[in-house]
Parts: sequence; C-alpha cells; structure tokens
Amino acid sequence: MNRRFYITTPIYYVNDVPHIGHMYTTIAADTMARFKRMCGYDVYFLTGTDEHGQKIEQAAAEKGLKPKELADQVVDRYYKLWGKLGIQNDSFIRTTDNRHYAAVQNVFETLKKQGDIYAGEYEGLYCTPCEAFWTESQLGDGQLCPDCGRPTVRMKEPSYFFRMSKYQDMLLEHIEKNPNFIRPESRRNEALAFIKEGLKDLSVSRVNFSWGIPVKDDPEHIVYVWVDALVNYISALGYPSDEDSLFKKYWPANFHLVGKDILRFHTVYWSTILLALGLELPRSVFAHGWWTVEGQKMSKTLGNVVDPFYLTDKFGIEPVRYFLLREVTFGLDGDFSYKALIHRINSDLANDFGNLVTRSLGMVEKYFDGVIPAPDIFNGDDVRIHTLIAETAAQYVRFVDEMSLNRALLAVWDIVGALNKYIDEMQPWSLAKNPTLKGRLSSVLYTVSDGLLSLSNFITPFMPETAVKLRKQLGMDGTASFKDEEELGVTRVLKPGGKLGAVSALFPRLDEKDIMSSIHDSVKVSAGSLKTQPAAEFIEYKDFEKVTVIAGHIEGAVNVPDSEKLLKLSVNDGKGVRTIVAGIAKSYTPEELIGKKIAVVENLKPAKLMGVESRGMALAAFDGQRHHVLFLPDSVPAGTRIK
RNA sequence: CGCGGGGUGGAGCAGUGGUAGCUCGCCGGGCUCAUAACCCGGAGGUCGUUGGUUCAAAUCCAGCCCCCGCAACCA
Repeated sequence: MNRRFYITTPIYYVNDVPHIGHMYTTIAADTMARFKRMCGYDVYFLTGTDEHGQKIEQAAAEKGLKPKELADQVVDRYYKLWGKLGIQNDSFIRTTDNRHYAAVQNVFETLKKQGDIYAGEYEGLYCTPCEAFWTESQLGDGQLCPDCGRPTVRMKEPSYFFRMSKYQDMLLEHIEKNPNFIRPESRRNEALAFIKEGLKDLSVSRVNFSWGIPVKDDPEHIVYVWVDALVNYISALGYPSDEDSLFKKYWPANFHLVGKDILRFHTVYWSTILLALGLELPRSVFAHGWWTVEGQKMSKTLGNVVDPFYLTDKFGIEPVRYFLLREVTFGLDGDFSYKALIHRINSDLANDFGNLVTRSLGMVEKYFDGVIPAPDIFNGDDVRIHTLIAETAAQYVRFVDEMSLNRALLAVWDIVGALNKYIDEMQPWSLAKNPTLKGRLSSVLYTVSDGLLSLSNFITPFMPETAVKLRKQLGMDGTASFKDEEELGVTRVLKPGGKLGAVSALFPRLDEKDIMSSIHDSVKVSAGSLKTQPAAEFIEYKDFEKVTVIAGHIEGAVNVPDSEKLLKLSVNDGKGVRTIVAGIAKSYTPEELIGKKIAVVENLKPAKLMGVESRGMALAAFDGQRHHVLFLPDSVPAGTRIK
C-alpha cells in the first residue's frame, strides 16, 4: 500500500481577504490531512496564494501600491488566519516565490520546445474581470461573459497557444476509466460534457499587462494566470529542478480540493498540461459547493461576507470546524446561519457529546475515585457497544477517504447516541448502590470510558484540540496516532488503573438569545478589513443639488416583453410623460403601481434597457429580498422638486 | 428551448431499485449519573405532477408544473 498522501487546496487569489469559503476549503483539507497523518501516512498538505494577473495590477494601482505590496498585505491575512485556525499545512506557496517563478518559465519552455506551445494570434472575446477568453458559441447574443455576465471585448493580440485539443481524447479516456478522478459525480458529468463539446487550443500568454511571469525568451508575453497558478501544485514540490525529491515522493496528488467554480481549470486545463508534460494526473479532483449566508448569496455589496476571524473569536475554532464539516453534505451547497451554528453547538457538541463525557467520567470519579476500573466479564450489552465502535470505525474510514466528511461525523455521532443510551439502560448509578454488583459496574464504566477514547480518536482530525482535551481527561497524554486505519477500530485499549485528569465540560452550552443579540449589536458580518470601501465621506450641498429628484405620477405600467425584472413606467413629471424602466417587476405588479406618486430622479442620463429607453430613475429601497418603492402622498403635484 | 440548483412530515435536510429516515419543534412517558442534560414512545408524509420501465420506483426514463440563484435586464 502506498503510504504517502498529498493534498492541496486551491491557491487563493489575493484580490480578496479570506472569507468563510476559503476557510471551509482549507479546514476540509486540513481535516483530511490530519486523518491521514493519524493513520500513519506520510502527508504533504499544500495551500498558498495566487498573486499575479491584471486584476491585482489594477487593484494595486488604485490603492497606490505595487502589486507585490498589495499581495504581501493580503497574504499576511491568510498567514494569520491559518495560524489562528491551527491549519497544519506543510508548505505555503505564493506564485511570487522564486521556486514557482522559475518552474512556470521552465514548464512553458518545455512545452514550447516540444511543440505543444506555439506562437499565434488571438482574436476573440475577452472578459477582463474573469481573465478568460470565450468563443462566439459560448456567448449569447449580448456577448456577455457566461461566468460573470459582464460585457466581453473583442481582442486581437499576439499570443502563445497550448495544444489542448491534442490531448482531448487522452483526457476523455482517463476520465472514463477513472470514475473517482472527478467528484462528485455531477461535476464529472459536467466536465465530460464540456470536453465533448470539443477542446480548442488554449491561449496561454497575454501581452496587455505586465504583473505576472514573463515567457523566458519573449518577455513581452506574460504567462496566462491559470497556467501560472495551476503549476503551483508541482512547483511547490520542486518540479522541475534538481531539488525535486518532494516531487518524486508525493506526486501525483491524491486530492486537489477545489470549489465548484474552478472545476474546469483543474479537470481540463491542468490535466492536459500534465498530460503534455508526461506527468501523472492527480488521483482525484474534488469540487465542493458554496456557502450562502442566512439564505443569501455571499457578496461584498450585500455586506454579508462572514469574517472568519470574528466567527472563530466568538464561537471557538473547533465548534466552527465541526459546524462547517457537519452541516452540509460535502460537495453540495450549504447555508451558514448563526442560528444553525448555535443549534449544532448546543445539540451535538454540548448536549450529546460533551454531556456524555461529563456524565461518564463523573461516575468514574464518584464510584472509582477517578481510576479507570478493570472490567469484569463483558456481557452482550457491552459487546454490542464494542462491535458498534469497530463497525463504525470501518464506515468512518471509508467516508473520510471519499471526502464524505459529514457522513463520517454522522457515523461518529451514532456512537455518541449509543453510549448515551447504553448508560441509561445499564443504570450504573443503580449498580453502584449494590456492592455485589461492583464487577458489573466496572465493566459498564470501563466500556463507556473506552468508548470515549474511541470517540476522541475519531474526532481528532475534525477537532484536534478537543480530542487532546478528552484524552487528558481520560488520563492519557499526547495525540492519537495509529499504524493504520484498522488499528483505529480496535476497542478495549484503554488501560485500567489509569487516573483520570481533571474533568471539565468540553463545550459549554450557548444561550441563543444572548448570542444572537450580541451578534446583531456588533459587527454581525464583516467584509474583511481591506478597507476596500472608502469611509463615508461628506459631499457638498452643491453636489447633492446636481441630482434633481421630483415627484412623478405613474400613468401607465407594463412589463417589458421578455424581461423578468423590468417594468416600463409612463410617468408624468408635470411637464409631460416620460418612460422610466425600473427593475422592480419581482416586487410589484403593474396594476399596483398605476396611479401612484413616486420619487423620480429627473436628470439621469437616459439609457437603454432591453431595447427600451429609460429616462430617469424610480427610487426604491432594496433590502436584499425585495424592492420598496418610495411612494409619495397623492397630494404632491407631479413635478414637485424633492430635496 | 440561456446556465445552474432544488421540490421528501410544521421547519431544515438525508436518502442511486427492495418495509420512507435524520435533526429541530410539538405531545406523552422514563431516569436522576450529567452541561435544564440524557433515554423511550407518539402524532405528523399520496416523496411537486403525469405517464413509462420493472416482480418492485423518492430512486431509472420521458413530459409537464412550481421555487431559488446567476445572467440576459439593477439607471
């Protein structure tokens, strides 16, 4: 059996401070890495940052910084966060590292020399924010970027191309033959569909910006950011240099953990590059889902981006780790809410698990002076527990191995439930009343204590600190480790005669009301502290005066044909009737608007929406869910200035 | 035919062909070791809909309806 294990997170783009999504991926990878280490594997866990590209160049320029200075600032946030969360990555790669820089140039040269990269001219539709080119067929009539929906521009420029098309069939064959290569299965189908549409050669250099890695003998050309970024998975291991012992040891990666948005880059671009280099493909690319927050999509503009620092300060690192991995089926989207978090903590951690520990060890304290009793004969009830733990261990291993982390935790909590029930049924407090039953009491409390040891083993990858705390309470030092997965399921390893450590609650219960109100009072969410939004500045009255807001009378309203959100309003502004298009069709029907008086910006530059010219703007408050139009009293004459 | 996700007890969800399950909530009971905790029982579901495949469908196939996100379309 191959006892080495290489797992990666994506390298995070430094145009963004870390949020719950980054934290999630990294915690999942960390958990997997810890699991493998615990089971005796030689593990290499890599994370890092992606620091090149036009977006960074622009963002830095706006802040008056050099790109590297901006990157340094943001990277520092990542260092701090992973440090705080106790992420045990073996290496942190930055695309601005020398080792990476050289590797990318090298890979590019190699592919160029063997004819897989050739010089050409690119003409196509380019989305600047996404840094992606699209073919005509991928874009609709509006020629908007399919990913972000923003307009693309037609660009023609010299460019190097990678012969991706050449590797299409090889890649298809690989995916067909290796069902685990892309997971979950729905993502695999998605990738297959994309490849079957036909792969085109990929433009892999840009000449329109300079913040990146230049092609060695043609430095006008900057290596395409995705090629740059993906190479991190091997450059971090020393490929292709003389110091490539790590590469020899750990490649191919067992897991590339990625978000569902970057699936294609990993399964198609990266795979074909590896094929061209003659390297093995990663064993598995696993795409996980996205988090919504309180039912809504996370977005900077909504301001609901959950700050990992705040979250873990408030709730503790391990409860948050538990929540993220337990709450949703790994691979699917999930919703983050404070209520759900508090519920998980109270119900799973405090009530079921924490309380199990205190009640069990409390009885060992009380009835055996805190010394683990030597068991007498085990009866059927005891054996059922031992068997359950052994069987659950096997399931648990299988689930973690396939990244079904929530199911692994579910399986562990089966044991928690079984132990709570076992205690109820065995009634050790009754046994304790009768001295002749001391042997039976010993067997029961031994079985429970030994079960707690198993639980502490199982939660080690998920909640390492808690696992150690529990071991200490059981009178054991250090952290759990095994020679292999099988050993994890062995029960009755707890040594009788051992003295318990100090017993204390692992997870205090939270008062939902208190917590919720403190959250609402303080920064419930934070968009990070990059200070991307300038502090509210005052404007001069004369600036405000430039905007004429007037009362308008809605004389007619109809839906704009083929549109979902737009209403075409005929508004009397006192001088005549103008057409105003408003994106409020989801909140109002035309009927309920006709005859109403509303506030209108009179002097906004006209614009065309869905082919309809809109002159002015209807004012409305948007709360994230629906629009609330500013209705005015009927008594206000149309055309009245509002100040 | 724009892309994607979804429709399963009151709420939130799991469940890839074989007796519909979990958590929360609700009702009743038990226990008194424990963090107002834990254990048991109960009520509550035509698994969106129609048709098909099958001995057998929440699950596979086809059609339809509805909801959500994104974009087209936030002026």
